[in-house]
Amino acid sequence: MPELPEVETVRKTLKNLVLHKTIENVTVFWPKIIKYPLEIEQFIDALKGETIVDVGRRGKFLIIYTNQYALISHLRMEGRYGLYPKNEPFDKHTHVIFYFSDETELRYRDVRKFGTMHLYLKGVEFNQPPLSGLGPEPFSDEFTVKYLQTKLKKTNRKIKPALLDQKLLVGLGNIYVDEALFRAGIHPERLASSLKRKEIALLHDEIVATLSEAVKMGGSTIRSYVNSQGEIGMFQLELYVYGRKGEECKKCGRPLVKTTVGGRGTHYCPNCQRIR
DNA sequence: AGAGGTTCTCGGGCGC
DNA sequence: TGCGCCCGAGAACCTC
Repeated sequence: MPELPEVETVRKTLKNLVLHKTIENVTVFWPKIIKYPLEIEQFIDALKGETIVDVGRRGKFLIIYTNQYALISHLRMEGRYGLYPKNEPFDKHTHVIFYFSDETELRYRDVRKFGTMHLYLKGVEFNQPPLSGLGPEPFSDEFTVKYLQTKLKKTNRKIKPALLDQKLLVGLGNIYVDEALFRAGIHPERLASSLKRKEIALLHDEIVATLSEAVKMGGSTIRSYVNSQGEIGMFQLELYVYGRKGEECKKCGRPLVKTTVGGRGTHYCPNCQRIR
């Protein structure tokens, strides 16, 4: 579900909801979500009495900071957070509840149960999985044309799976990778190492522009995404190719196609994005 | 019925 | 042969 623009929107809305709240207790209904510490009791005990001091993001990971800890949360396909009054019933897809000292609680819901949480003492979180080894943020100075060129040159993968690799660059998922490739006029099955300097420069700029525009629109809602305040995104209205199979290309008018690349559904315009 | 916005693990292939 | 890296396939789970 969420790629960088959606996670960034969740970060902002979640921060508004939970900043300065103190966790009194935690219930975990589906223990497999908690990846670290290995013992669920340690996870729960550590958070008792902690106050939320910030909500950050690294790639597609949310980071909920308390006095002492960093809670790393990945929403995967369908994870979502919401603040509820204590007396409101919760459904079978609610897997973790953080009870606050006021009359509210933060609930983590995840229909597919793919999401993950890691809890570390603050300061070491970036040196541990799952944050260790991640590539640069697309909006950082580190993500330059030169960097992208160097990385793409030395891989044998197709460009789409290469860009989806969070070790190369964080934030792109199936929607935005298709969008960025279309906007740069690059076929998703091109070998990454075959891209010319000029194409890489354009691709770099379109990755940044696409993600940036999507953040401004609160992300894309395709079927289930909502932010922590239950609001949908608006960037789906701006999409060029994702989910538009058979519809007219907004640039050339020819029908868009959908194939599978690297095991992922892939949308593109056969006219605007040529193999070579 | 199979695909869906994600990423981890596993095993094969290849090079040193 | 052994090791390590790279890459693709499959798995984790539920809904429509």
